[in-house]
Amino acid sequence: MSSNSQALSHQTPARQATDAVQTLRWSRRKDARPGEILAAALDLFIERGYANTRAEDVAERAGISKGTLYLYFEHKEALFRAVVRTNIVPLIASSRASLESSAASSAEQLRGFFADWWQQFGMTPLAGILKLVIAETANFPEVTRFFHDEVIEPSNQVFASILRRGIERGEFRPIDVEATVSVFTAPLVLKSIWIHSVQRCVPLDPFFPVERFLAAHCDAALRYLERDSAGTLSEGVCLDVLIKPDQPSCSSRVR
Amino acid sequence: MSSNSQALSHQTPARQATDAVQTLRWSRRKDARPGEILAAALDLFIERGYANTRAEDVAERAGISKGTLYLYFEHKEALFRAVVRTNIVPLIASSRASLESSAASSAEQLRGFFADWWQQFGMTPLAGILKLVIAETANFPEVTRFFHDEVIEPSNQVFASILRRGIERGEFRPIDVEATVSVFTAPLVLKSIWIHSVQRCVPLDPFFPVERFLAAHCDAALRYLERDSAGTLSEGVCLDVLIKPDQPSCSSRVR
DNA sequence: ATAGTAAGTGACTGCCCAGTCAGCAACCCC
DNA sequence: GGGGTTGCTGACTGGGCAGTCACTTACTAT
Repeated sequence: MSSNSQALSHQTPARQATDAVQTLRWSRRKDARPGEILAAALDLFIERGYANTRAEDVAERAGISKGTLYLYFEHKEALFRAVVRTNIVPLIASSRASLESSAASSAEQLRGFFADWWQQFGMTPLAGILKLVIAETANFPEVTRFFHDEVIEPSNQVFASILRRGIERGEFRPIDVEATVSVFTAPLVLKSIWIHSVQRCVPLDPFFPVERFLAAHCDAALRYLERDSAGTLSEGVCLDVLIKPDQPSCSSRVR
Repeated sequence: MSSNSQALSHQTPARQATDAVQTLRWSRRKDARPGEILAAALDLFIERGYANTRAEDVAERAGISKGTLYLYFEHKEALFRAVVRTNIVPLIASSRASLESSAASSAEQLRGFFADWWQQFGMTPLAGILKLVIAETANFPEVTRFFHDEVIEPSNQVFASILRRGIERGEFRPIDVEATVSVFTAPLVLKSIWIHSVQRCVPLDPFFPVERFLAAHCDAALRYLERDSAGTLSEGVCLDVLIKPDQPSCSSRVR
């Protein structure tokens, strides 16, 4: 209130009053803020990437000022981590649920797995996080590690367990489980990444909708696993070496 | 040797002359510079990403000063574009060469295609460019478009033509060519990206070498294409709709 | 009412880095 | 050997942005 404090003052006393925007600006909503900030940050990070998103942009989209953002998150980096974590955690829970307990045929289980994966992940904005994590690997290796451990690996394990069950029950032929998981998750994973990168610049051929892709993918996986094919073209691999139901040699690994 | 000659004064009259470093610094090599700069930039962009690579870092690695860099490249952006272009162009040429002219069986051609792809691209630093382009899509959409048109699309065309030949000759069963290309390039493409992202943070299981992956991938593709499998698990797809030698119904669609 | 506290603000600071430019060093040619 | 040309240098500038903080406003407890 000292005399010269008015020098900078932008607040003519007559009009400081109850402007709707102003009211909304100053509203105190401690509980709601973090969620709103995270949502805003998710959108912007996916849209523009981490480096090109300014803290102020996030704040603006969340309807707050930059200062407030830093009330809730220590760094921009902390914000990034929180975005990844909070969006990923519920996914992990839901994925564990759909596992187990199914009495369906292994082929049906696999179809279900692919369908779920696409519906609950590939199609959704979460796929944007995947792309984001990959793009920012160099900046945030721990985030990548976290993502790998908490999302990728668990998902692969579900897939692998379906394969193992199928093999045990004689519904699938014995194959290299790890390699198969790697090969047949790739199309879905890459498609998810693609949507948030290349397809932004080169719109997908309208005559090649995702459905055709998904159908071919599912079909390819099941054909690869079916027991009674003649195998005229492919030679198969040295299964006694590659298949490892109980991982005999691996258990001795340290670290 | 001499005690104080090491002081900051770099210009003791006696020794100003033929200091090796100094000579190298000022050496005038107009022709060699661009290549050296591009090589340095390639390394750093792949290692740290575009945003985190400072012009000065590139200059330093190329053995020049920042000013010199800007003598050869207008912007940092121009440098990025040049890195992508110059590294990609020879690839295009070589890929066209290996096409055509082969009298091998279609299965052999496909095996060759996969092997070549991996050896000439996936395994090499070029895969780093792929990852880079994807990571920087938001910043450089034109580069992504360029990469798509000049690298991805042509490569897919080669794959597709092998498939079509195989189908025509009765070596492969009739399938949705586009979808198959998409599904079976994905594992290789994703693996390439993976090497430059996730695997930096989470080293690959030493008991799961790439070879196992490549074998399973190749095997899966050929099994998917073989003619005489019984098809007990997979139902196939409505081929009359999906395969499109001449796109009967699609041509009428608008948009 | 009113004092105290907690949420919110945005101008400001300091750092980083892309891009510049005046000058310097090598090379060339007479 | 000296003058002209060209390649090269690095200190400097300007802009952008992460993060801060003195201040403002809302709410609450008495």
